[in-house]
Amino acid sequence: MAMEELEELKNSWTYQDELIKELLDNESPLFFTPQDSNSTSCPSSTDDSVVTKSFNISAVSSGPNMDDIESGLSVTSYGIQSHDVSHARAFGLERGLNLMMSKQESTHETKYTLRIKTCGNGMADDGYKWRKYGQKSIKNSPYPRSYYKCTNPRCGAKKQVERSGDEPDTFVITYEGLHLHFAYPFFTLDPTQFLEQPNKKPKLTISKAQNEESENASEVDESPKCLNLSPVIDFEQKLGFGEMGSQGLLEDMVPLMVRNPSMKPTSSYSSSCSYSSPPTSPSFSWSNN
DNA sequence: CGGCTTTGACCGGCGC
DNA sequence: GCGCCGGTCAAAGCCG
Repeated sequence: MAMEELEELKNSWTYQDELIKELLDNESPLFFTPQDSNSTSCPSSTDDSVVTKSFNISAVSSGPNMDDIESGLSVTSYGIQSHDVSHARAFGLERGLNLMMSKQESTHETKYTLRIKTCGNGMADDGYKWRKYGQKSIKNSPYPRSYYKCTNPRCGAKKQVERSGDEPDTFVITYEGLHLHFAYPFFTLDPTQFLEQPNKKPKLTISKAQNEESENASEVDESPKCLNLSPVIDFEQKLGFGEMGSQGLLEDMVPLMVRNPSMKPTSSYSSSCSYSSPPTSPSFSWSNN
């Protein structure tokens, strides 16, 4: 992809970019910063000298933030390697567009390769719940590669996790596909296009997905004080998604606690956050031999 | 018992 | 055509 196209993309999607910023910037009123959380940093980050930068709560709950990516990770797009955050963001937007409009350009794939040094006991997480579906030993590498899919039925995101051969304490995580449910609110497409979005998994029927949505909704109803949906609803209404209901939008990818700093992560993290990962995150569950 | 991981089989792409 | 390799599938086993 030519850089001019990137610039054009960045310029033409300023509104979506603003929304991305809302999600990624610590200043966003919708998200609280690690300082606000006061108890959620990586427990071993202070005694582990090799930590490049451990994921803070925003990374744990909504994916790595741009600071993390900028400081310790690289973004690769088929040969294009860049530490330019705005480019990474633009790639993300582009990826979302590619997913949403895959009928137009199905062959242009973009992958994101993150190199992350282990965080003490290996605990790290990108905030999504993944299901491992395979593991293969890789030629010329002493370490196997694990394959994960996002468990969200509306999301076809995948990732591969493997140890770096020359840096055993470094994990190489290759994300393939932006979390589609993450991208929903950012694109003002005709709502009928969502009915045709190609990435839904065939194993789950629509009714099942709707069941899950209603389960999520009941979760919200049962614990109203852990959630403040008004900004999200406002987003949807502004973007014209009001008639779509609340299905699968921002609340899918932002764990409930993120949107309410008053929550106590230790007491409600595992029980109320449908997209928090268990303590034994599959991403980094390998033993250290 | 349901959800998840493990792991060998299977399949397709690619190079020789 | 054949073999290698990476990605996916699915049955079996594990675990809470």
